[in-house]
Amino acid sequence: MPDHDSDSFLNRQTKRRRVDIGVKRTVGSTASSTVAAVTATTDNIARAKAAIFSAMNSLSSHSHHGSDTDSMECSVVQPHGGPGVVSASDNESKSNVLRKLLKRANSYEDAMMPFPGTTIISQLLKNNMAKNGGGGDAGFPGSGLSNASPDAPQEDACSNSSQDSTPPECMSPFGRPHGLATFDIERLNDEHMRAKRARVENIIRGMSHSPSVVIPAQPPSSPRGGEVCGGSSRENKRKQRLPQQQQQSFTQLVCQRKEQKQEERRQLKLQLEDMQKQLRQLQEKFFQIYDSTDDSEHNDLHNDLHNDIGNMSEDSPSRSDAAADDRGGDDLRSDNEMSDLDPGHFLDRARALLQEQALLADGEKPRREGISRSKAPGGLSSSMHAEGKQLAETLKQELNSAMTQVVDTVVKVFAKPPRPPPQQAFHPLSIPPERFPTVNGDNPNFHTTNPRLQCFGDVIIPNPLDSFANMPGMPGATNDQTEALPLVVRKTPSEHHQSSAVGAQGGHHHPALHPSSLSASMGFSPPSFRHPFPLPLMGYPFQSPLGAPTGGYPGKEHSSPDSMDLSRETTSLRTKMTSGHHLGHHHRSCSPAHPGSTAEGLSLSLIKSECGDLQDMSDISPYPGSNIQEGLSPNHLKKAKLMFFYTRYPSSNMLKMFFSDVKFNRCITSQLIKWFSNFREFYYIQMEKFARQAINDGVTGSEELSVSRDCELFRALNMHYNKANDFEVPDRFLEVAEVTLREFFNAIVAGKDVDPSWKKAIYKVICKLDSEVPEVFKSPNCLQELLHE
DNA sequence: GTGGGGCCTG
DNA sequence: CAGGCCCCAC
Repeated sequence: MPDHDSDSFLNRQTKRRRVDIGVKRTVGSTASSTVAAVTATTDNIARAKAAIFSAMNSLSSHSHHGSDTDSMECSVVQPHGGPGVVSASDNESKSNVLRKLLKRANSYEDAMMPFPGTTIISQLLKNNMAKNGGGGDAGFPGSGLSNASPDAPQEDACSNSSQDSTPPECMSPFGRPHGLATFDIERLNDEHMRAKRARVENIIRGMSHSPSVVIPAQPPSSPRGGEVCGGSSRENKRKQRLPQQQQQSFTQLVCQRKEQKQEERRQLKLQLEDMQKQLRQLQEKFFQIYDSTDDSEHNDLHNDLHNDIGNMSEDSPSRSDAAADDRGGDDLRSDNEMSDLDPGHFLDRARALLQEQALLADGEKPRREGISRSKAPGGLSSSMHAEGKQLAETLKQELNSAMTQVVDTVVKVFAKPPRPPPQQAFHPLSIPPERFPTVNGDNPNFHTTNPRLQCFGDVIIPNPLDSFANMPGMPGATNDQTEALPLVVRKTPSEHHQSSAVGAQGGHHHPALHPSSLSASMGFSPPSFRHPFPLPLMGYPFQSPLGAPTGGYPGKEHSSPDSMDLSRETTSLRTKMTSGHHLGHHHRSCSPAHPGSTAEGLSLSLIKSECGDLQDMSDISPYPGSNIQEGLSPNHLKKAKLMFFYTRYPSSNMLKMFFSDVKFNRCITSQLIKWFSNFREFYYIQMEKFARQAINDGVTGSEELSVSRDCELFRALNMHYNKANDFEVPDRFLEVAEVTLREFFNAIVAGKDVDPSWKKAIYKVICKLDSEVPEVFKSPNCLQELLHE
């Protein structure tokens, strides 16, 4: 290793404090040079693309900046307060819902006073709407939702004003007696739209008489003007952009219909998700309430509920077994019946159900309490348990049907638009980490389910940040990719096939050079992108927590104690190699004719694996049936950390040997190397820190320094590389750590740290202290073997 | 030109 | 921990 401390080098270092050590350049040079020859070309292309796209993206950002910021303005969908607002906490509100539901069975009029002429579902919806607007999710409508539609502000303003003054206007789809009962949301939407259209046309007519009107009938300066917070300035910005206010008004009006539709959709989705949440809440409540009943009963109920939940996303939901078997062709089984259901019917039906089922339950398995009395004519005097259970059945059916229809309707609505509807973005961060268990393929669906798409289904939480697909040319898309990009899971099988084919025929041609192969190279099929919502909706995992940040759902997919950590790490693991590479996709998809394609490209490239197009194209059949996987898992990270106890500077060849269960490509190699680089960084930082601390503590000679398993330095290191402390750190590592600490100590004492590259000498010493990594680390199952010892 | 190392930043 | 950047050796 030549000491490259030339003057020029030092000069540069004064800028960046370069401390290149230049070690370890010999070990893997032969093998890696061949790899280098293969990958050199693509890498250059990628870099060029990245540069070009950066420029274009910035242009795009500028050109769209106005509209984007506009979309952020005036974003408050719901006003505070209002008659239907459930301002209590989530739990409280949900228990309130349950209470109301149960209460209504006894006294319909009483409980339904605030919401006359509505069904349970409508009340739920109304609560949800109020709650959503109430501010618990403050902020999300602002960016995430509004971004969905650049023109949303006016609609939002409309929502504000409408709900302030005439709540039924915006709520009408769910507030009208029959509307909600039938759940024919689509029809109601039309109705609703007609009403709004009439209003708009009136406005237009009025406008023609008063050209100076700025934003007719859209009082963004509604009582909630202040609430729009910051929106006013942005709004002004947009006004300045437009030459004529009248023109602007007209344009806005033209856009208004779109916005209205989008607003409807948003609200539908909001309601849907909250209904789902509350449905789960109901489940929980029922389980708790009837926990005291005998086990079989409990299990039956439990299963029924779960079955119903599971069936909810199906077109023809299966009713609960009890209802189906007991009453055969009971009218409750008819979906049409649901349309005619009104609160009164519901109550009657619930009572009838109570009677019937109480009798049946009595006949089947008489219980010790209350059952005898339930025999009494009328059966309404049955015990709370029996009554509640049967009410539960009824509720289940109600909810089931309602959910089915709502889902169908929403799916229909969202399948309609020819272009991507303003999707809500879904917060990837809200996904419980265990949702994407590991990258190992432990989850059989993991390789066939695009986690990004799964995000859509799992989390129905609008994300103001992760709105990559929301808005055309959304400038923030590039940096808003915050989490959980799949490095490992690069494509579904079909996608993989396509991509591979492209790679095979394209040779060195980057997929970006083939417009026709865009979607293939993106690993994404346009149709599914056009309908991002229906797909995940149908696959909505009702059984799993609805992105409830509060947790509380016991179901965990992992039993390993540190599975949470590992899973969490997994998500971050997948973020590798996005920036430089997906920029290429962005550039590729940045068609001038389709400004929105930039956003699409973003999302597409995010969905696709970042390294897929850069990896060896000859790799068409990825180790079928073998244990070799395409990505690094949290276990690999853990293993790498343990390996760090032996080697601080592993060569790429060594990494390939010790990670033989990973299919290596440039990305994997880079990532592994980066891991060790990060390990070293932490290691050296700790060393410097403790060396300085020792100096401050009055230590005069490095001989006084030692690293034992008790010392704080070791604990810090062990916590970092061996968090679970389930691995016995080799003594050799203690020695190396001690040497390192002394080196730092001596260097600092000697005042060498004034030299920007003062650490380089230390690195050169430490890099020679690597020891052999035990053979056991070559085993793919080394973690088990190591940790079981 | 590429791989790999370190530094800085988020 | 990853991305970006710079640097150097090969």
